Amino acid sequence: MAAPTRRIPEATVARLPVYLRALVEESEAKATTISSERLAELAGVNAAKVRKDLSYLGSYGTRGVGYDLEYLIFQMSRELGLTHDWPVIIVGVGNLGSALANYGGFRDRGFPIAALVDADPAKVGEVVHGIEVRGLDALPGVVADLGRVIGIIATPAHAAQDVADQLAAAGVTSVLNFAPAVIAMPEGVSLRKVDLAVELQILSFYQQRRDGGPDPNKIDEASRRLPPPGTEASAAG
Amino acid sequence: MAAPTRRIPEATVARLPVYLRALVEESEAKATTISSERLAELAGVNAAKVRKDLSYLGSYGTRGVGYDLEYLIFQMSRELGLTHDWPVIIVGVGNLGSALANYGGFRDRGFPIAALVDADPAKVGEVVHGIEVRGLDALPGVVADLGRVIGIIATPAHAAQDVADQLAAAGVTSVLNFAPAVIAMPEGVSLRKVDLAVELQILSFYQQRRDGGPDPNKIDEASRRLPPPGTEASAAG
DNA sequence: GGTTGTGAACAAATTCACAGCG
DNA sequence: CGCTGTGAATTTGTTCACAACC
Repeated sequence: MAAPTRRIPEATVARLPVYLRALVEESEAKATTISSERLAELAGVNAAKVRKDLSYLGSYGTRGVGYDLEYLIFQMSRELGLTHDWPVIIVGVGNLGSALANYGGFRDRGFPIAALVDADPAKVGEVVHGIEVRGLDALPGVVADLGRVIGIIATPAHAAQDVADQLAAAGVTSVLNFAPAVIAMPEGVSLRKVDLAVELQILSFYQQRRDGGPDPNKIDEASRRLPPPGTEASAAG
Repeated sequence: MAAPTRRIPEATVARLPVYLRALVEESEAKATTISSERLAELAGVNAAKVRKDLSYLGSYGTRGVGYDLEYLIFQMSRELGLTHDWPVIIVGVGNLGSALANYGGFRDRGFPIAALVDADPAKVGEVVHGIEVRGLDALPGVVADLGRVIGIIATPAHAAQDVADQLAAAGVTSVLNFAPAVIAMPEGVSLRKVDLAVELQILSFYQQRRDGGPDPNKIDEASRRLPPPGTEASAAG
């Protein structure tokens, strides 16, 4: 019946958008074909990985020549579901939310901001990026109007799970979470997260390693102040 | 001589900040110990992974009891290099850059915005988030003043590599790139990237899969319009 | 009894290396 | 001859399952 849906590894899926961007750039630079080696260079990976990744999409290359740029761009866009725009709803119009609303990078890549929602009555009615902020209760109606959308959570951490639940209830099945909180979603909803502070903390780890690692002197000093596990711990009570 | 520096897997390092956040929350909720099971729940992973990850830091738990919260928080902070603040320099004070500057989440987690830099002379002198924007040429001096810093690239894609080079030249060895571009850095510089549009494109892929995958009809239709590889391709000349 | 810490089994992802084809 | 496509080898990451220990 249906074609035997190829199973594309997650790691590969995460790289496809990067390849696509590189392909489009190369195409704008008037090239018509591209080798795995060149694409690897543009995408910051190695050529074997490029070939393996592209092979999951199908055999779209030509041995001895490379990949036809236009053709590969089209196939990849189709595979990624980028042949049409995806409206985006941003929930939480604080610092980060309004910044994201104003950030042009979304619309440019086919993700127009279609609605802004905030729980704070004081924010409802405000106009950000030319869009009037609506209350949380408007979610179901907005989603019904727009159809397939992507929800962005840009609230404070404590509100994130509640917003996530409401997005799910309204029928949103793709969510990007910027709140610094782990949230749960029902089966069938894709969830990705971007945690800005976490990225900095990861950098901190490696920076510190280069600086000589955690200072061992501090271990001893600290062990004297903090109860190592197994020692009597609770004091208040 | 030096302690046999444990090698902590990358995947584990990326989860440590999430654990740490959960631990701090639990600690604020007045708990004194935590089990791997509970931590797993808060961090959105499974308990075996938590135990394996924590074991790379050392044997800080107590069998039959769990982990002492304060002690684990301290050890983890130390390992991550979070026992002191890391000043952050944001390069590129456009939409995204100024949003990041205003986003409180950085300072709160120990990453105060210490300087703003922009190549555009029109922006230099502007005050954003209480900080005066300086020219790109101020980088070396600023870095020298601040010592170990984290550089954030929030420029348009076309400027990203040049900015990266200037950060490296100024001695910055930890960089977070928000520009939608792949950039190269010399050995010894940690680079992480956050590409907002890429995240949306990944969500688009999975959404489309749920909607039934790429429409096979479109393949045929398209194949007639676009030259499959191997066919005569160049037309203009 | 309860929970950690960890070898061993398993799974995913990456890289190698070369046959196959244009 | 050049470059893709892909099995096989390797490395990295995850999960299992249980001995060790409090």
